[in-house]
Amino acid sequence: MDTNSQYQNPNPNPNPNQNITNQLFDDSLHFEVSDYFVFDNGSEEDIFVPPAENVVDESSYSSPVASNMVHRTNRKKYKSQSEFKFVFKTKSTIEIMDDGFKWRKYGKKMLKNSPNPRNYFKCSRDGCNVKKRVERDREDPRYVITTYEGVHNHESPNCVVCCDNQLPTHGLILHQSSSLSLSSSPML
DNA sequence: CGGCTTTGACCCGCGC
DNA sequence: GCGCGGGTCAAAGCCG
Repeated sequence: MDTNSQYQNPNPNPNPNQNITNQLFDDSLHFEVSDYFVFDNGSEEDIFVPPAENVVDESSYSSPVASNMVHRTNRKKYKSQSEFKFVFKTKSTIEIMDDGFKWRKYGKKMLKNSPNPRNYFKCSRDGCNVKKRVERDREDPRYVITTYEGVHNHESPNCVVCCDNQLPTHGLILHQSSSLSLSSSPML
Protein backbone atom coordinates (compact mmCIF):
# COMPACT_ATOMS: atom_id res chain seq x y z
CA MET A 1 0.00 0.00 0.00
CA ASP A 2 1.42 3.30 -1.05
CA THR A 3 0.08 5.58 1.61
CA ASN A 4 1.93 8.57 0.27
CA SER A 5 0.07 8.50 -2.96
CA GLN A 6 -3.20 8.71 -1.06
CA TYR A 7 -2.30 12.09 0.20
CA GLN A 8 -1.26 13.33 -3.15
CA ASN A 9 -4.26 12.07 -4.94
CA PRO A 10 -7.36 14.17 -4.31
CA ASN A 11 -9.46 11.21 -5.19
CA PRO A 12 -7.78 8.17 -3.72
CA ASN A 13 -10.59 5.73 -4.17
CA PRO A 14 -9.45 2.98 -6.51
CA ASN A 15 -12.89 1.51 -6.61
CA PRO A 16 -14.25 1.29 -10.15
CA ASN A 17 -17.47 2.66 -8.75
CA GLN A 18 -15.61 5.86 -8.20
CA ASN A 19 -16.18 6.82 -11.77
CA ILE A 20 -19.85 6.42 -11.21
CA THR A 21 -19.60 8.37 -8.00
CA ASN A 22 -18.00 11.35 -9.59
CA GLN A 23 -20.39 11.23 -12.42
CA LEU A 24 -23.29 11.30 -10.08
CA PHE A 25 -22.00 14.13 -8.02
CA ASP A 26 -21.10 16.08 -11.07
CA ASP A 27 -24.62 15.51 -12.09
CA SER A 28 -26.21 17.76 -9.50
CA LEU A 29 -25.51 15.96 -6.23
CA HIS A 30 -28.04 13.20 -6.26
CA PHE A 31 -27.79 12.53 -2.60
CA GLU A 32 -28.72 14.04 0.66
CA VAL A 33 -27.94 13.23 4.22
CA SER A 34 -31.32 12.62 5.75
CA ASP A 35 -30.55 11.39 9.23
CA TYR A 36 -27.67 10.68 11.44
CA PHE A 37 -27.31 9.02 14.79
CA VAL A 38 -24.48 8.85 17.23
CA PHE A 39 -23.82 6.06 19.65
CA ASP A 40 -20.84 5.99 21.91
CA ASN A 41 -21.21 2.62 23.53
CA GLY A 42 -21.99 0.46 20.59
CA SER A 43 -25.09 -0.43 22.50
CA GLU A 44 -27.58 0.50 19.84
CA GLU A 45 -27.76 -1.90 16.98
CA ASP A 46 -31.07 -0.89 15.53
CA ILE A 47 -30.25 1.87 13.14
CA PHE A 48 -33.77 2.33 11.94
CA VAL A 49 -34.63 4.91 14.51
CA PRO A 50 -37.66 7.04 13.71
CA PRO A 51 -36.63 10.53 12.60
CA ALA A 52 -38.08 12.09 15.73
CA GLU A 53 -35.45 10.28 17.71
CA ASN A 54 -32.55 11.44 15.64
CA VAL A 55 -30.95 13.23 18.49
CA VAL A 56 -27.26 13.65 18.80
CA ASP A 57 -26.51 12.84 22.36
CA GLU A 58 -23.93 15.24 23.66
CA SER A 59 -22.59 12.51 25.88
CA SER A 60 -21.41 10.94 22.68
CA TYR A 61 -18.88 13.68 22.32
CA SER A 62 -17.00 12.71 25.41
CA SER A 63 -13.58 12.09 23.96
CA PRO A 64 -13.76 8.90 21.98
CA VAL A 65 -10.89 6.76 23.09
CA ALA A 66 -8.97 5.02 20.37
CA SER A 67 -7.74 2.46 22.84
CA ASN A 68 -11.23 1.09 22.97
CA MET A 69 -10.72 -0.24 19.51
CA VAL A 70 -10.98 -3.97 19.27
CA HIS A 71 -7.67 -5.70 19.00
CA ARG A 72 -7.31 -8.57 16.62
CA THR A 73 -6.50 -10.82 19.55
CA ASN A 74 -9.88 -10.02 21.03
CA ARG A 75 -11.98 -10.57 17.99
CA LYS A 76 -15.70 -10.96 18.24
CA LYS A 77 -16.36 -8.32 20.79
CA TYR A 78 -19.39 -7.25 18.80
CA LYS A 79 -22.12 -5.54 20.69
CA SER A 80 -20.37 -5.58 23.98
CA GLN A 81 -17.52 -3.50 22.75
CA SER A 82 -17.32 0.10 23.76
CA GLU A 83 -16.22 2.27 20.90
CA PHE A 84 -17.46 5.26 19.05
CA LYS A 85 -20.14 4.63 16.48
CA PHE A 86 -21.72 7.00 14.04
CA VAL A 87 -24.66 6.11 11.84
CA PHE A 88 -26.22 8.17 9.12
CA LYS A 89 -28.67 7.60 6.35
CA THR A 90 -28.16 9.05 2.92
CA LYS A 91 -30.53 9.29 0.03
CA SER A 92 -28.35 8.13 -2.79
CA THR A 93 -28.47 6.11 -5.96
CA ILE A 94 -25.08 4.66 -5.22
CA GLU A 95 -23.97 2.67 -2.22
CA ILE A 96 -20.27 3.29 -2.05
CA MET A 97 -19.65 6.96 -1.57
CA ASP A 98 -16.21 8.43 -1.47
CA ASP A 99 -15.89 10.08 1.91
CA GLY A 100 -12.29 11.10 1.48
CA PHE A 101 -10.79 8.15 3.29
CA LYS A 102 -9.46 5.07 1.62
CA TRP A 103 -11.35 1.91 2.52
CA ARG A 104 -10.63 -1.72 1.95
CA LYS A 105 -13.62 -3.98 1.58
CA TYR A 106 -13.25 -7.07 3.73
CA GLY A 107 -16.66 -8.63 3.72
CA LYS A 108 -20.13 -8.72 2.34
CA LYS A 109 -23.10 -10.33 3.98
CA MET A 110 -26.69 -10.96 3.07
CA LEU A 111 -28.83 -10.16 6.07
CA LYS A 112 -31.94 -11.88 7.16
CA ASN A 113 -35.12 -10.00 6.30
CA SER A 114 -33.25 -7.75 3.95
CA PRO A 115 -32.89 -8.14 0.18
CA ASN A 116 -29.81 -5.96 0.19
CA PRO A 117 -26.31 -7.07 1.20
CA ARG A 118 -24.29 -5.30 3.88
CA ASN A 119 -20.76 -4.38 2.90
CA TYR A 120 -17.92 -4.18 5.41
CA PHE A 121 -14.97 -1.85 5.02
CA LYS A 122 -11.85 -1.07 7.00
CA CYS A 123 -9.76 2.03 6.70
CA SER A 124 -6.79 0.96 4.64
CA ARG A 125 -4.42 3.31 6.41
CA ASP A 126 -1.88 1.44 8.50
CA GLY A 127 -2.71 1.59 12.16
CA CYS A 128 -6.18 2.98 11.61
CA ASN A 129 -8.83 0.52 12.76
CA VAL A 130 -11.89 2.46 11.73
CA LYS A 131 -14.58 0.30 10.19
CA LYS A 132 -17.55 1.16 8.09
CA ARG A 133 -20.67 -0.76 7.18
CA VAL A 134 -22.79 0.16 4.21
CA GLU A 135 -26.20 -1.18 3.41
CA ARG A 136 -29.39 -0.08 1.77
CA ASP A 137 -32.35 0.74 3.93
CA ARG A 138 -34.44 -2.36 3.91
CA GLU A 139 -37.59 -0.25 4.15
CA ASP A 140 -36.66 2.32 1.57
CA PRO A 141 -33.94 1.19 -0.85
CA ARG A 142 -33.47 4.76 -2.00
CA TYR A 143 -31.56 5.35 1.22
CA VAL A 144 -28.10 4.09 2.05
CA ILE A 145 -27.26 3.52 5.70
CA THR A 146 -23.63 3.98 6.59
CA THR A 147 -22.23 3.07 9.99
CA TYR A 148 -18.80 4.23 11.07
CA GLU A 149 -17.10 2.51 13.99
CA GLY A 150 -13.98 3.81 15.59
CA VAL A 151 -11.93 6.93 15.27
CA HIS A 152 -9.53 7.80 12.50
CA ASN A 153 -6.08 8.41 13.87
CA HIS A 154 -5.03 10.29 10.79
CA GLU A 155 -6.22 13.12 8.64
CA SER A 156 -8.41 12.69 5.64
CA PRO A 157 -6.29 12.75 2.50
CA ASN A 158 -8.39 15.45 0.90
CA CYS A 159 -10.17 17.46 3.55
CA VAL A 160 -11.34 20.84 2.28
CA VAL A 161 -13.80 22.32 4.73
CA CYS A 162 -14.52 21.37 8.29
CA CYS A 163 -17.81 22.59 9.69
CA ASP A 164 -17.48 21.80 13.31
CA ASN A 165 -19.38 24.54 15.09
CA GLN A 166 -22.15 22.24 16.15
CA LEU A 167 -20.30 18.99 16.05
CA PRO A 168 -17.18 19.71 17.98
CA THR A 169 -15.70 16.29 17.55
CA HIS A 170 -17.68 14.81 14.73
CA GLY A 171 -17.63 17.52 12.12
CA LEU A 172 -19.04 17.12 8.69
CA ILE A 173 -16.24 17.36 6.24
CA LEU A 174 -16.51 18.21 2.60
CA HIS A 175 -14.00 16.76 0.26
CA GLN A 176 -12.75 17.70 -3.12
CA SER A 177 -13.76 14.29 -4.24
CA SER A 178 -17.28 15.65 -4.15
CA SER A 179 -18.87 13.82 -1.29
CA LEU A 180 -18.70 14.08 2.43
CA SER A 181 -17.22 12.31 5.35
CA LEU A 182 -17.99 12.29 9.01
CA SER A 183 -15.07 12.81 11.25
CA SER A 184 -15.55 11.28 14.63
CA SER A 185 -12.77 13.00 16.44
CA PRO A 186 -10.45 15.95 16.20
CA MET A 187 -8.10 15.30 13.37
CA LEU A 188 -4.78 14.19 14.66
C1' DC B 1 3.20 -7.81 -9.54
C1' DG B 2 0.86 -5.50 -5.97
C1' DG B 3 -3.42 -4.21 -4.25
C1' DC B 4 -8.17 -4.89 -4.19
C1' DT B 5 -12.66 -7.48 -4.30
C1' DT B 6 -15.14 -11.63 -3.80
C1' DT B 7 -16.94 -15.24 -1.21
C1' DG B 8 -17.25 -19.35 1.55
C1' DA B 9 -16.04 -20.76 6.01
C1' DC B 10 -15.44 -19.92 10.61
C1' DC B 11 -16.20 -17.66 15.07
C1' DC B 12 -18.93 -16.04 18.73
C1' DG B 13 -22.71 -13.35 21.04
C1' DC B 14 -27.34 -13.72 22.05
C1' DG B 15 -32.02 -15.36 22.40
C1' DC B 16 -34.87 -19.22 23.21
C1' DG C 1 -27.26 -26.19 25.52
C1' DC C 2 -28.34 -25.22 20.92
C1' DG C 3 -29.20 -22.80 16.83
C1' DC C 4 -29.38 -18.50 14.45
C1' DG C 5 -27.46 -14.53 12.67
C1' DG C 6 -24.01 -11.09 12.18
C1' DG C 7 -18.97 -9.97 11.87
C1' DT C 8 -14.40 -11.35 10.36
C1' DC C 9 -10.88 -14.03 8.11
C1' DA C 10 -8.28 -15.50 4.37
C1' DA C 11 -7.56 -17.78 -0.01
C1' DA C 12 -8.40 -17.14 -4.73
C1' DG C 13 -9.13 -14.48 -8.55
C1' DC C 14 -9.29 -10.05 -10.92
C1' DC C 15 -7.48 -5.78 -12.56
C1' DG C 16 -4.51 -1.90 -13.62
